[in-house]
Amino acid sequence: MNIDEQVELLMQGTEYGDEETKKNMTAELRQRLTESQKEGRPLRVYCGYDPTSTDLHLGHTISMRKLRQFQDLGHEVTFLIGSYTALVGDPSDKNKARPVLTQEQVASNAKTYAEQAFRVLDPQKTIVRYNGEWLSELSLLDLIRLGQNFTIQQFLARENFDKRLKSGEPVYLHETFYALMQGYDAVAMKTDVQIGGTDQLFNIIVAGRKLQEALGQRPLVGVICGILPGTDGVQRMSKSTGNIVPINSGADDMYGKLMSIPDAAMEKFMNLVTRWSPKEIETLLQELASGAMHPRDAKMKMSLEIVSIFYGEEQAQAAQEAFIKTFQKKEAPDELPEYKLQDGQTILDVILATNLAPSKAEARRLIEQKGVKLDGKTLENGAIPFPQKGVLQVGKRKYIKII
RNA sequence: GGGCAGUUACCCAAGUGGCCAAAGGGGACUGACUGUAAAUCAGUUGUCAAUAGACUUCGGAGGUUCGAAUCCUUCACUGCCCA
Repeated sequence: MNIDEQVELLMQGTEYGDEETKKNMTAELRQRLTESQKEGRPLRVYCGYDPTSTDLHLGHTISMRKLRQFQDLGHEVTFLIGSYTALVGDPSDKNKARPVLTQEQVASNAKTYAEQAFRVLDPQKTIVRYNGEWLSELSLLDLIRLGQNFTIQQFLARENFDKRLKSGEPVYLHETFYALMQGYDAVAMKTDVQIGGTDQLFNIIVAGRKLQEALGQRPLVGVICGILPGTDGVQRMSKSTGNIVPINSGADDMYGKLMSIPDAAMEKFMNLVTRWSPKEIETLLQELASGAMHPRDAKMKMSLEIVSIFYGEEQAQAAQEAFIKTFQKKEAPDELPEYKLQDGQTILDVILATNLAPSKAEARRLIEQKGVKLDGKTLENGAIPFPQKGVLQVGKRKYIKII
């Protein structure tokens, strides 16, 4: 791959919110790649992850995909675990205080995090580090010195602080430290390239670069990945919004969730999570626009590709077939969770016991709304004893086999 | 530290003594239509109970009252202004 192609690939799916910044970063990246090639020195690339939760979803993997691209081009990739920053809580995407994690929680979260990350990254070529390594060494004086490089105004101008300020929500002093800590990570690792989402723009482009410069290093290149929308296609994918595509919930589930995203969001998913090149995506989008390809088929292709990344070709194929059977031919899936019927249970009892509804009132409502079927027959009354064994369907996508 | 305002269900937000399980919007869920898409239409959205109804909920605790989300006291939290 020549430098131009490399730049195109690495800048795929990036978003800077500002053309000028994008141009500058692109130019700097090209510069670095050229130098790296000439000197035979791989670039030091990193992305940080705060191990605040254990369930990774597709949104988390965007930056990992990007790391992988650098990895494949022979650069040195560090998977940085924000063991220390996790204690502060990034103000970038939250409006509620995060619980303080214990050392044990951080350690165990970090472990599952890394496991899931290695479905995308090459474990052989990945360096794993913890930022507690250097952040815990900083003294108060050090922190103050770091703070001398920034003005309050710079922070106030930052969109998410500004927004909270205007709407009367609290902005805590410690939240400003987060950017300093992250910036210091870049310094401590003598970073050439840092990867992050658009919510990290400030931390990376402002904090990281500035601190490196102040401490006599060459400022890093920020590769800012676009934000992946959730299954609703609009809002950012996040656990609290409830629109995530989890990585660990199985190939069938992932395939199904991907098929349910709105068409309009497909392009983002292609750009951000598939292994496809910019050219391949371009071609596909053109076929889509010209009507040569049905949007559903494009989405199936995309879902197959994404599931393959995490579960391999074979399982992805199986997931696709299961999907066709269940949803396009409307047959019950082959493999279902099973539930053993107990004596004297009513239909309502069974729905509740199998967690298909959170309460009896909810179960009753679903029945009234004709959302409950047994072997394809709509059930009308939930209070009667469960009629016979069979496949119970609640809503569009919840099935369970009653034995 | 002083003054003022606020805290309502998943979120935003109305409600200022009984007609309040609490308007409206968003979200979510169900059904119709579809491509498990979007858009649209109809409905549901505290818990328990077959129904009648009962119980729990308007930041926490206590009080006034036949009756409190609404009034009083106190505690906690947040914002604004002043220092």
